[in-house]
Amino acid sequence: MMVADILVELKTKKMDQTFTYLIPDELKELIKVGIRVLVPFGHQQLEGFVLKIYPKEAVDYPLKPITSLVDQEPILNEELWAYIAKKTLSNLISCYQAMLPSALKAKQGFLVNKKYEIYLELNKDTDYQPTSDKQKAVVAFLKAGRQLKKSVDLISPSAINTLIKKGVIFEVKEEVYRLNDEDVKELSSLVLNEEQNSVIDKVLINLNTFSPYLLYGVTGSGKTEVYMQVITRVLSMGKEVIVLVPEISLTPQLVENFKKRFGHAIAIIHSRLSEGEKYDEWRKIERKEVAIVIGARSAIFAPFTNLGLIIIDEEHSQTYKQENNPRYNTIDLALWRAKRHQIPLILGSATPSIESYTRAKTGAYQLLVMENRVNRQFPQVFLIDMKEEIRHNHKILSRLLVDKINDRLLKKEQIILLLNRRGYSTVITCHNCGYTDKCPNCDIPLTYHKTSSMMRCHYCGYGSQRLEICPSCKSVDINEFGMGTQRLEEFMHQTFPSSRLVRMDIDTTSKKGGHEQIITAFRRHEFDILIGTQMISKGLDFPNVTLVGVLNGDATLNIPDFRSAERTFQLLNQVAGRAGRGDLTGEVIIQSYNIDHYSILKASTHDYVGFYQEELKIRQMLKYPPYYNLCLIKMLGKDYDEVVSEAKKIATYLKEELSSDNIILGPSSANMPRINNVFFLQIIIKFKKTDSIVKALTFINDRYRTNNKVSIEIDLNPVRI
DNA sequence: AGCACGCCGACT
DNA sequence: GTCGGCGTGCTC
Repeated sequence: MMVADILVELKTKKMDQTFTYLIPDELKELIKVGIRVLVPFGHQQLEGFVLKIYPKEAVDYPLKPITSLVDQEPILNEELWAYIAKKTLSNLISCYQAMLPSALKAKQGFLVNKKYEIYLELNKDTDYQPTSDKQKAVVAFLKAGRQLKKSVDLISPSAINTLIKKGVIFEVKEEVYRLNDEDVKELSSLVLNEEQNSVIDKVLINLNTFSPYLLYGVTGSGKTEVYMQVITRVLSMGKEVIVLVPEISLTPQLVENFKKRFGHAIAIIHSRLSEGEKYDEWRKIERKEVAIVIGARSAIFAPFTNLGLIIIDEEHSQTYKQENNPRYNTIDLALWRAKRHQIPLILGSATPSIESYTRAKTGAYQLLVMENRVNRQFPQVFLIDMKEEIRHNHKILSRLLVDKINDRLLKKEQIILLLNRRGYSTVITCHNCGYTDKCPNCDIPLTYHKTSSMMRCHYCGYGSQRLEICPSCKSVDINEFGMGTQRLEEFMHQTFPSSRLVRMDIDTTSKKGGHEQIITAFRRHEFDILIGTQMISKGLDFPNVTLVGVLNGDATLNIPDFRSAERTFQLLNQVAGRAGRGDLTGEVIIQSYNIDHYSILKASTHDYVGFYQEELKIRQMLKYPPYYNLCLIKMLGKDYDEVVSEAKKIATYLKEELSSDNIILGPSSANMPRINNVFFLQIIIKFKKTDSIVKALTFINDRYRTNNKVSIEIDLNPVRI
């Protein structure tokens, strides 16, 4: 007799254990590790996941038998979910669920997701003579050997039903997919430059070994073409490819290019697909009907069995980190799968994350460099000191930017204006000189807390009085200054009354297809000026745009996060890459209160390596990644005092348990100290060795699993604090 | 998550 | 004397 360990689908944190069930004789041959089953659990029938099969002798307590199977074949063939659980300290069930498209997750216990088309076929063993014209038509049609869908409404269902009843024809059900791409394969014969060829060659020699690469290629250096060349080779070996992009709706061009090159061998997975569509794309992968998957984060779970290559484009993007449980980092998982399949992983970016570039420098990744733009020049970048402009009463647009806008409007060329969301509303900035109050310990902007009227550091808890006079310029004009895109749009209308403006931000794109509509309209030159937030900076090609203005180049520096300089550099670099992608050369104007900051200076000279070196010094000085790892522990509960006292207990425990080379900060109030009457506190740990930390964290995790007043969330290596 | 078991207040 | 409040704990 055999038994099986089953991971039961219970939606509670408290459960993270398996239960053992008897395998009944009739299921003996069908049960496999990795399939889902139905089991009796208490008074209910629940879905579970088979983890292990072994002889009954090992168990000495009474067992219930497995009720039935949900799948015929294993649904997840890799133990990646166990790795996720280990890496993120989350429970097994949530990890295993994270890997499935939600349509496959346990609902009422049955699957309703396949879509069928019903075809009619002729039964050759009958000699029934059709009685009506309609019936005759149907039979004749089928006798001619043509395919007939039941859903065609030219034929009345009653005629068909009669024929079925008489046994003349029968129904054949066939699974169909909701999304079906027309084959747009079109082989382009592109001539590659030397850099591209050299990069491709380096990857091609290692197709059968675990080999992670960081492809650092400036914007416009032709990374997509490199990807496609390598993919072509991998496909020719009969292997499969996963391509990850930050957010598919922001990279329509990459998707288009892939469709053109590879036709319909591609499955595309993204968040805007319906559940049914996602399920179908998943099925295409399972059934080996596609060999390439393009998708956001979760596409790393694509159930390929003969994987040959993984590509992560824009590897520095924050979207690769899942922000709720399990808080996995897609790059970690990609490394795991690449290692398991002994294949290359290409991480591509024009602005690699500090961590990734460090790994490339230290040899963990092989560094591939593409420094030249294909057929074009870098745009010229002008840095404008807004402190100076304000003295001339130009608060929003600098004089140079106004001139250039007028010039482009005359020439019928297009303009993009980027307005970073001005600071966090709670960050206090001097209106006059741009000074922001920072924590002396963490170099992070202090956050204003209205309730206590205090400035606080969210990392270490440092507090000080709200500034009344700017220590830098003695101005009293210190405020939660903010100008949104909406106000800018108004201002632009007044200043350039004859120009056609369009605004793109969360408000204007939330409507159905708003995003694509605005982009298409702008590309067709229905508008002269596009005003938008960060979302316009990503992967869009507008040949006629020759001027990009960044209104608050330093705004993202004020976000209280140690990565704010890195983000600022990435954003500005990306934006600068927007100008002059066509035949016309572009110009970029960056306005800032803070033109001396290295992230802005280095972005203006397109100097990634220079930025990297500056940033690295600061990371080392202040003990941030890559020198130290970070862990964020959030404690939350409805009873504030309770949360505070538990948070203190946790901090004390950590200080006692961990050696002194670990730095424990807090508890301090979280970025959002209260959401929906739930209070949040946080502790940050800076550490070097993961093992002892994981041990302590696991202990805390287990302990609070049963505490229903205070719960904790652990984020190892958070991307945002 | 359900659902039982269990030990304290207001009711036919 | 009971009915029922939801706190605690178990489910192979």
